[in-house]
Amino acid sequence: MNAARKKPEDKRSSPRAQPSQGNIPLGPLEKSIGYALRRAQVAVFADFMSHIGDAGLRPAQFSVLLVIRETPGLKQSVVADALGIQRTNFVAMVDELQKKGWLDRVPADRRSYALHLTEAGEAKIAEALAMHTAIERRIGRLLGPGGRASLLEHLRIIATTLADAERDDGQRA
Amino acid sequence: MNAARKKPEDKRSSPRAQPSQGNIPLGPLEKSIGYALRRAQVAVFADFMSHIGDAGLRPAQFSVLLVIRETPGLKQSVVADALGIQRTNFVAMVDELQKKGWLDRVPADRRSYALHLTEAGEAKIAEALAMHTAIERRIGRLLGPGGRASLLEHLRIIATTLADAERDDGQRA
DNA sequence: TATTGTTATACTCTATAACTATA
DNA sequence: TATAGTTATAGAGTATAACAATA
Repeated sequence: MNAARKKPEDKRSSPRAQPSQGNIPLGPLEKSIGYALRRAQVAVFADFMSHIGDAGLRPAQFSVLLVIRETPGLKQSVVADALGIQRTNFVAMVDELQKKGWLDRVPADRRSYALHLTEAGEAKIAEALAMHTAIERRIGRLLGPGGRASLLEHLRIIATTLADAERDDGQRA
Repeated sequence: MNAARKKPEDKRSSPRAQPSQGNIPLGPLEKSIGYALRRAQVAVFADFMSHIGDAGLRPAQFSVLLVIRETPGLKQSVVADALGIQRTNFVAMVDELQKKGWLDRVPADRRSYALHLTEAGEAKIAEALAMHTAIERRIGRLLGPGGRASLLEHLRIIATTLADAERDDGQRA
């Protein structure tokens, strides 16, 4: 996912890219929700990176700062759990955000930390959120007024229903 | 993405998981198309892995076999490009599928290969496709008749429009 | 005893640079 | 000169196991 990196190669000297390769049929993939979800998600994240990534802020980090901004003082494990990140992988993320000066670990008791944004973190997330809002509005224009709400609802249904099913499978096993 | 792996820990001895942690508000993330896309995509891939992953077939590999089944004899780089995979990363994928006996490299000229499914590959993809179809139908039931088609169209618009914008950015740079 | 944070580790996915052989 | 496949490498993301300190 690094659409922000330079693209030094931009030859495309010939008008058509490939010989005899108009559009390769993807078969059942073309009607697959899973595949369409992946392609759309990749595109949106690349778009995010090209607009916000220059600030050194990746999507996952953006989500962390937003949650802490919404509720300052949350414990590491609570933030990680809310975002579906394992606490073991969350350690390095907080380390990095702290090293960048956007976030502080404030001791809550002697084994846990309360997470708070620094002033720099508040400024950074405000700036990133403004660009994120612009991106979302652009998507809204693409899909039409009801389209965006409809899409959000469909995605919510899929995420919650399938995630619950996974959890049930785990319990049954 | 490894939902198929065992889940040995299933304690949940206490009725509620966390103290004072009902539902953490995610703020603007709750209305974010990008975040909703990610959560839905993760859920669908986990669902895929829990049903098809036991066969040792991951989503990306599934997509490769499907494309080759649809059009046997395609070159490596054409398949990779059609799926948005860089040809440099595609080499190991083909190696692995070939090692599993699902796919063959047939020399086309002296620098390129035509990809074909083996008999075992045909059987494997037929089996996986049946399960994939069942998964897709389940999503169809979740979203209602028009919902699934609407979702597919929205995802297609997002993927194509944003991907094109990225390409234009690259050209302008 | 259960929770919290942590380290170590490994595997997948993705990205770039550079190379060989061939068209 | 451009294309096809390849290798090497690096950075993210995500998964599990095991541990110390604390509640």
